[in-house]
Amino acid sequence: MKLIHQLSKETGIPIGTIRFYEKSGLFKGTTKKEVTTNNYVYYGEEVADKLRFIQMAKAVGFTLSEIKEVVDAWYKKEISRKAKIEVLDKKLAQIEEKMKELRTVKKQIALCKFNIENGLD
Amino acid sequence: MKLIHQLSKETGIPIGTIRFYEKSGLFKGTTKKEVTTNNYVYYGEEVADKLRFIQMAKAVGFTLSEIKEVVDAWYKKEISRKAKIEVLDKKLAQIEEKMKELRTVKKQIALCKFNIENGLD
DNA sequence: TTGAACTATATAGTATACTGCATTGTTGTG
DNA sequence: CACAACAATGCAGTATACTATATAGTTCAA
Repeated sequence: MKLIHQLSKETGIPIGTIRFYEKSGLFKGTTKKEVTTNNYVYYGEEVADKLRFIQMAKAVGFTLSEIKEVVDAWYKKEISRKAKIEVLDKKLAQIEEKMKELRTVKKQIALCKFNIENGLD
Repeated sequence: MKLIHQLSKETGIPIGTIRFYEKSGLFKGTTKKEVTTNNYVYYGEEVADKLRFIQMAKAVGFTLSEIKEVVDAWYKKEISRKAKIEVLDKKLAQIEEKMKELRTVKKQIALCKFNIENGLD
């Protein structure tokens, strides 16, 4: 269990951003009830994992609210198994779509490069 | 050559967004100098192509300024061949990175789904 | 020739995702 | 025990990417 500064160093995500994500409901740290002198929040390794997941999902164009849907399906007890599977299947389909788009964009750029290299532009 | 309303219908991109993209320098329509009664702007098929490219690039997490770099390498005469290739190679590397991230995110979600289906959550 | 459907320009407002700052309190090292 | 380095809270500010509104002019079919 680590404090926010340590978590930030480990993941490369600024402290402000981590707090913003936490306030957005993407994860929750824990306070140690035996400590009464402060209200410092501790984060486990699963939070670091979640942050890395968030970073990657963002990099491929998912919004925070889309990411939150997945994270909720990941661990929220209030959501039914059926609803969770539904969300995850939807995300998997979106990922396939993104892979297709990524291949198309790649082809387009490769063609553009080919044209420039061969003076066809 | 079509007007903005037609272009919007064909691509599914709102007129306001098309104007915003044009102002951002992502493409340029043409005015017919023989027409003096108005200053309507016409768009060729290559603009529709560019819009479709923009949509896909956005969907996989590229920002408008990143997309603009590619679009400029695509057709700007002021940019040297060498600089263009450099930009395109950088983008191709970014695309590989995104593909890797997409596969990781997919694996993570598939594992999450497996756990839920098998009651391991 | 009137009215619906377009066109352009300009400006303001919104949503998302941060980012910075000020304040106040806590902890640990020399 | 001072003081740097950390922690929490709250709120203001910024960047990006739209989105809406207002105004004014143009086109075209009935």
